[in-house]
Amino acid sequence: MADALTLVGDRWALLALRELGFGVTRFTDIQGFTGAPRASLAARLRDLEASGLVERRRYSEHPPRDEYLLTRAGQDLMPVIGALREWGERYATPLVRDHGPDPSG
Amino acid sequence: MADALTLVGDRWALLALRELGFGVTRFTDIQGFTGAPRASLAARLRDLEASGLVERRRYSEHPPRDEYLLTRAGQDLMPVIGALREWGERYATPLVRDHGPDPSG
DNA sequence: GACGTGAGTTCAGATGTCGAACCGACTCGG
DNA sequence: CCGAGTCGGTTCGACATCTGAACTCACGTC
Repeated sequence: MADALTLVGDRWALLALRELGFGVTRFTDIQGFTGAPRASLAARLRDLEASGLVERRRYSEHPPRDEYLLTRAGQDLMPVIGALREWGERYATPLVRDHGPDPSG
Repeated sequence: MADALTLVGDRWALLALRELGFGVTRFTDIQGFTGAPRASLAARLRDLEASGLVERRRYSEHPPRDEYLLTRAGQDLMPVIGALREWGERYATPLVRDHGPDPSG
């Protein structure tokens, strides 16, 4: 569990993974949909790549352009992310609406 | 999803919730099992209480002593945490062993 | 050349984390 | 009574990380 959280115990990483699971692959799209600051997203994607959850693939040489794809390990995290989303819809959204905590990382 | 992560998108919060799910209720025990720094744990527990995932209950007046219990919303997060644990055992532990990223929070 | 896009990088300030020390409210035994 | 110990935190300074805004690079298009 602690190992899992070492890799994905981070808001932006999980949100990025969710977008990748939807089939989004471009940096700007992931960034736009998640709202992550660009530096944070770049760092998280690098971590996820280093961790083997995500692979980076060149889709254009001129100009050089990369896209991001889930590995097997990344794909197998999707049911967890789906479950978290469902829980969130049921509980977290109402709780945040009412009187959630300050947005904290 | 983003709302869910506002509440639980934090390593120590998730680890604390896992212990609460096991039935651990005392501050010192949660802290010991999770390895969270005391100040971080205190802050996370306060957030979780404010968010309605955890409730605090006085179990001793002299000296004043509180324990922490999961609410319904907190309990319904346990399957998600369980799924994350299973994923972690299958993928994260080997990945971290091989060449995971720097431990980042 | 000017302009626009995508994919980042940089940076100063803000915020968070952490280890170690500390503190309060006790209880217990000498 | 006093000292030692437990529990449940709090405090603080040093350090780490995050963030918004600006910037840069490598192009392609007009």
